[in-house]
Amino acid sequence: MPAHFSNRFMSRRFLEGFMLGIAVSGASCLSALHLYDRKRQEPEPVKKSPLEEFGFPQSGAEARQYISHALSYDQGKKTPRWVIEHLTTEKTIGNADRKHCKFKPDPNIPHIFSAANEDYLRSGWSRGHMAPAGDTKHSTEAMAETFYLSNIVPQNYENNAGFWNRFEMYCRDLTKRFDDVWVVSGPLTLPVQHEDGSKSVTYQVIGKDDVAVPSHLYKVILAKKNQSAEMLAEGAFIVPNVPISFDHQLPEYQVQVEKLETLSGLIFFPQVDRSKGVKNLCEVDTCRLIQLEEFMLYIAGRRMKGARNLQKVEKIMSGLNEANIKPDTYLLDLYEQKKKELASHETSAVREGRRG
DNA sequence: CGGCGTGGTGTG
DNA sequence: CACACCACGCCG
Repeated sequence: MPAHFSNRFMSRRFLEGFMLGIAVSGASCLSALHLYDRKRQEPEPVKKSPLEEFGFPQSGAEARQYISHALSYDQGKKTPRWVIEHLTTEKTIGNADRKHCKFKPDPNIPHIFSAANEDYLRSGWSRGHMAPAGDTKHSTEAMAETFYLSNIVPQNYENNAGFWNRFEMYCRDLTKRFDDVWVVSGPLTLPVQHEDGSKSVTYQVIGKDDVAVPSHLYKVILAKKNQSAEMLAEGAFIVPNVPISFDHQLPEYQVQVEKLETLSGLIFFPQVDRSKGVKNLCEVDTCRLIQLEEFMLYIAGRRMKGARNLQKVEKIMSGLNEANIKPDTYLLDLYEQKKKELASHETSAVREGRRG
């Protein structure tokens, strides 16, 4: 009898398998052996080569899922590499308030790979959302998640409050004309060409965690109409991370999706069949960002809603006047409404003997 | 909408 | 003591 046979035959595991086979099924010795064989297959020890004894490095490129967005995090740059969100009109409506939110490290990111608020503060760069907070008005939890630093990149202040802000407004506006809108956003660190023709990638890093400052930001928009014949429209945009004034418009920054894919190393919307007539977003829609005057009126409207005394209300109106901007009917409506509201508060405060 | 800051108050 | 929180202020 060969040694290996006797070892297997007399092993404790075999006897257990044998007895179990008899007891449970009352089956023959043959089926008991079969049962034993099936059990033996899985724990068969896999011998690891010295090369893989402690495993191979992991890319960290897996996607993380949140309530209203998903992202892939770049552990080296301490920023997201892409963030995707699905937009509808309903999601942009609600009472979630960014004033109750705080930027903080994403609890799901290992500490050593995470950025910190201190990295950004007084760095000269603002904390720019990729998935915008304004896209999650429907849920305070979803909005809180957009304030995780895993969704944030160092962004030029004026760019963030200006061009990028207008861009995000346009994305939200798209939901009025399309049934579904998907937006992928992220940072880029693009090469620059030197005078001698050579190219290199250099980027600033900020804070003790060396958070990478992107040279550009991108967005890829996919918009779908469901009416009768389904219609898909797509647009890709690369925006330099510098101040961009109001006389610049979105089409200036449009690029072929393939171009952005080459630069970013990503494939966007891989399930979309582009040979099946996907439209150019800027040909089937406006790609028009709001102008300075509209922007100022919008800001005035937001401030008007939040005003807590008549002095603030008047200051908003005089500010517009100084800028030579005539209030539209919407703002005038808000103005009258606010004056009434504050007047009644004032009288009730006096009546109750309070003062303010 | 997008950011930046302050001071006062409550908690372990 | 540090901190979280909030109410409030500023800007584009």
